[in-house]
This record gives sequence, C-alpha cells and structure tokens, in this order.
Amino acid sequence: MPRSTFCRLAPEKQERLLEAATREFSRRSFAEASINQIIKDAGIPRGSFYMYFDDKEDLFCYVMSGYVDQLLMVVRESVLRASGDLFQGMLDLYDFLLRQGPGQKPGDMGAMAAILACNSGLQKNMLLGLLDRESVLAGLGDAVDQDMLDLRHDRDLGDILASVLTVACPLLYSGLQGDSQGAVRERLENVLMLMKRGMARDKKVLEEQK
Amino acid sequence: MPRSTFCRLAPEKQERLLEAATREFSRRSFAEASINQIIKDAGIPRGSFYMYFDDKEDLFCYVMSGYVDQLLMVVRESVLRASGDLFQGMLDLYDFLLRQGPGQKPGDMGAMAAILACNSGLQKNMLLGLLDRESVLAGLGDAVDQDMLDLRHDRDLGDILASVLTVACPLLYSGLQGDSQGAVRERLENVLMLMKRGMARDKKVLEEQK
DNA sequence: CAGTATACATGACAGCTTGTCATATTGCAA
DNA sequence: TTGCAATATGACAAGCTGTCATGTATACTG
Repeated sequence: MPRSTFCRLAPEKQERLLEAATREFSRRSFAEASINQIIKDAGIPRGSFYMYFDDKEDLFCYVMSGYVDQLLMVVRESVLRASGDLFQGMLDLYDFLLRQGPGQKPGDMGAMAAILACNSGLQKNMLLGLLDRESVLAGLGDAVDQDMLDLRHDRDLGDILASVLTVACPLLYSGLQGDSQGAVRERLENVLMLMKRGMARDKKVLEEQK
Repeated sequence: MPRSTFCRLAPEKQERLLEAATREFSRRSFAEASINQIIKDAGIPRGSFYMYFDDKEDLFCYVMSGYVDQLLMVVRESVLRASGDLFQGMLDLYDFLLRQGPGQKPGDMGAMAAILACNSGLQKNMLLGLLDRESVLAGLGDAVDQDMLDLRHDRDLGDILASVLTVACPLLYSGLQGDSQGAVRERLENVLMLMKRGMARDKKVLEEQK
C-alpha cells in the first residue's frame, strides 16, 4: 500500500512515478529492478520516494494491483462477450492477451504483459498472489451465467472462479513467455474442459455418495 | 542449476552450504536473504560461492528443488495410502504438512514449510513454478488409480495432475501462513470436490456436445 | 622427474543499493 | 505574524553483489 502522502500527491507526479516504475519493471525482473533508476527517471528525490512507499515491493504491488484491476475488467468483458460462459471467456482472454503481446505504453494490458514476461523466475506466478478471492467474486460474480454452473453451496461460485483463474494463470504466463503458444492454448482448452466436465469417472456413483 | 564445480565438491562442504542456505531462507524472505550471511555461516569464501552458483536465485532454486523432490514423494505416499485416490491424497497431504508445521532442522518437509512461510510476499506461489509437468507425471502417474479418473485423451492424466496441484498449492500456502486453517481446509476440500464432479451444470448436454 | 595445463580457491575491490535522518521548506490555522 | 504539522530533500552509513588477479592443487605428458 502506498502511504497516504502519495495519495495526496499531485496526480501529475503520481503518474510520472508510476510510468517510470512500469518502464523499469518491464525492462528488468523485480529482483533486478532498481529504485534508483525509477526515481531518476521520474525525477523524484530519494527521500521523497520513501515518503510514498515502504520499499520496492510496496511500489511493485501497487503498480501491479492497478493492472490486476484492469485485468479483472478485461476478464469480465470476455465472459460477458461469451454470454456468461466462464470457460469460453477465459479462453478468449488468453487469445486477447497474446494477440496484444507485451507492449510498451504504460497503463494498458500490454504493459502488464511485459512486466509478467520479465518475471519468469521466482516471481512467475505472482499474479495469483495479487488476485484475491473477494475482488474476483465482486468483479466476475455477476458476469458469469450461473445457470451454466453446477452450484450447490454458497461458496461454490467463489471457489469455481478462484480455481479457474488459478489454473489459467500459469498457462497465461507460459503463453506470454512464448512457450509454443499453440500447445499452451490446447492445454488451457483441455484443462478448462476437464474442470467443466469433472475429473472423476463414474459420476453416477459420485453423485450417490453425496 | 549449480555449476559443475559444486557437484564435484566434497559432500561435507555441499551440505554445509545447503544447510546455511536453508537456515537463511527460513529466516528471511528471498528478497531479504543475504548471500553474505549464508557464506559466513557456511564458512565459505565469497569467490568460491560464485564458483558454485550463478547468484542467490540459482542457489535458492537448487535448495527448493531438493525439497520439491521430497514433496513429490510425500504426495506420492499420500496418494498410495489413499488407495490411489488423488483427491483424498491431496487432502491428506495438506493435513500432513500442517501437522508437521514449520520446522527448523534443514532437510525435511518442516524446513520447506518454514521457507514457504517466510515468503508470503511476491514469491508466494513460487512452488508452482518449480513443479514441472514432467516430474509430476513421473512421480505421481503410477501412484494414482487411473480407473477412478475420467481419462479420454493421453494428455488428460498430466493435465489433471497439474491442475489439481496448481489449485492445491495456493491453499497450502494459506494453511502454512496460519490463515484460519479450518476454513482453508474446507475450501481445499470443496475445490477438490468441484474438480472431481465437474463445474458445469447439466453434464448430459455437455457430454452430447462432444 | 620436470614441465605444463587445467581446475579450483580466495579475499580485496569497485560500484551499486538501500533506508534513514537532520535539515529545509511549505501550507495552513489561529 | 507566529506556530504547528506535513512534506521535501539529498547526503550518508551500512550493506550488498559480482569480478578478478593471484595463489594453490591436481593431473597429465614427455
């Protein structure tokens, strides 16, 4: 979380900092990225930076949380365009993000893709850590057609959304990394199918067990 | 990957380094961990360290890969004990790891749990990045009772194993973090059930579509 | 045996990083 | 104007990393 001081800052200055951060984080992995570089680029003195953020991770999370919000909106739109079909929506999202490709202009999904592509090491699946159950539910809950889902408990919708995103995220990374995108897409498609139809054989027996 | 020089090293020295690394990585997050501390603790000169590993991440991945191998064996045993029921096995694994709790002695699952518990920030889901499809398949493929699974293509077994682990990992983290473990366990249980039985309503229709 | 090549060990070093802090400045309220 | 709180700033100490020149051991060769 940025300090309150940052929020009271002139929007122009805020943006300069965020853009510089996005540039740096798109160029080098989180570990390699340098606060020095960012503040130099943004023209902000060192002391001020620590007035606004705790440290590099704080800034990084703030930057990413903005992109994550956008991402959730994009997912939402994908799902809506797919008439509420969550699974088709995720597949469309994959296509969208890969068509987009890692871009430069800070602020859009291309920039996020670039940041993700830069962090193929230990930070690989950081997106998962930033997607919290509540905002996912809030962002997508009413976009999906719940009649298409087998919901039996209150928690089921949240659990389904979370699971589907969790499974899709690593495949999104693979795709952005350039790992033969055709194969990755097929895997995503198959995994979504498996989650839709269920992985256990003999559903009858399974149903009766309940 | 460690350099070949490291592999040719006296096992005693190797262990000293790995133990020191485990100690440091259990105390501080990856970002905070210091190579200086590790080599001081292990009594290894700076220059030598860079003879053995590229950098901190290289060492970290090597340490973790050892634990990941162990983890796969533990999962395997859980599944076997559950008579090949992959889903029950994962639930048992969760119970096992949480009963174990973050421990100190380098080398066992407790140490791994401690390292994971230390990395609740951006590295949160690093385990996922270290679990590669092939070793998962090799380690678990023959332990699960495939008659219990609805396998229709060659790739299905691999995709199911990968998906189940992918979904379980973040919940393992939550549990190790101490996020009200009862609730997390229930969520894991429910998510596994959803994956077993399928998330789409009206399986009949879904089947016919195929 | 001497000679040479190859691998490994070592610690000093340059260059960079980070977070803090004392001081200066600003904005606002009384 | 005066006083108080918030903010700005850059110099600094402390620490970190990766490299490299030099030293040592091991192995092979003629």
